[in-house]
Amino acid sequence: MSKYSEQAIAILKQKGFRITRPRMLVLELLDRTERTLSAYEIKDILDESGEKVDTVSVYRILECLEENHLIHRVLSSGRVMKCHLEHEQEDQQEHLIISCQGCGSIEEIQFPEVDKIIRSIEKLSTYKIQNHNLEFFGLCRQCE
Amino acid sequence: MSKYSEQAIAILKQKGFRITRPRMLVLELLDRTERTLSAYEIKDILDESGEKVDTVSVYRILECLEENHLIHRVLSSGRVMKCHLEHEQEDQQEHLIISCQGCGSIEEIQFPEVDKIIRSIEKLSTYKIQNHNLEFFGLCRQCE
DNA sequence: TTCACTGCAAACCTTTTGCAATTCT
DNA sequence: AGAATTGCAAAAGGTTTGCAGTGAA
Repeated sequence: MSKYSEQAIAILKQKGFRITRPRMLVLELLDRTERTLSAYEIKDILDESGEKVDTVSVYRILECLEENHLIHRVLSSGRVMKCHLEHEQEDQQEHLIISCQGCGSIEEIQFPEVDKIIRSIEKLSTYKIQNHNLEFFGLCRQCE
Repeated sequence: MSKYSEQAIAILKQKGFRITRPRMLVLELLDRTERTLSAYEIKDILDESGEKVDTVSVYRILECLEENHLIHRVLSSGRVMKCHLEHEQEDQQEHLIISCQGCGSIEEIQFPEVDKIIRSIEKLSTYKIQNHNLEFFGLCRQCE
């Protein structure tokens, strides 16, 4: 099983995206980081490592990665983390992410019941549900 | 059954908060608005109605209302809407909110299964879940 | 009268836009 | 070469902080 960044690069390349230096730098950073990062954090970490990437580019790169399901984004904080591509690509198994409030790490779990839950909520509602954002926060083993 | 703003004022007063003009203005605006509002929108609407309230005060008032469970906040957008106090206060029945992507209105529904769902997620996870943010987006009857 | 609350000024952080320069392919 | 992508400048948007002044109780 190859590394996240390699898989992501392969996927982007196959979809016709260009493999640029900033994109590789961001992907490699995401690869070696086991917690969520904000756009600014990504910029700062890359800057400190001597590889300047503009903030705007970070935003645009994250947008691209998100559209291609290569990162998770916690909507309420805007922070992102790499997806586990094994789960993601063998497609579209519903899964949830749980963020650790201590260290910011994320755990992905398969949770196929989401569809069923949405449907039972819809029965109680007069609204037609089109979209959802389910966020869970807690503590990982280390931080507990 | 009395109006939202009156109930909210009674609750705040009883808890020792002062009933100031800006707080009343915000509560009355929330009362007559059936959709989510951002802090800025609240400020602008009040300004246009000739009742200037500073943006900072709006933020602080919303913070106070949120802490006292008088408003819902959609975390991913920061927008708020009055709570249905009948549900809220006969306390703490789990409920969910569904936002209309057309008009911004919100529907609150009672959904006691949330606890059960959290527990079943926790079983699949190595994390201890402490908190959650469940957001649903769709279309209301009018916008459908 | 007193303390909670507001308004103002200022700063900060996040995100977006337009355009020229760069660089993948 | 040509198109996609980046960097830069600038602005827009959202939120927070400190402090002096005001007003509810």
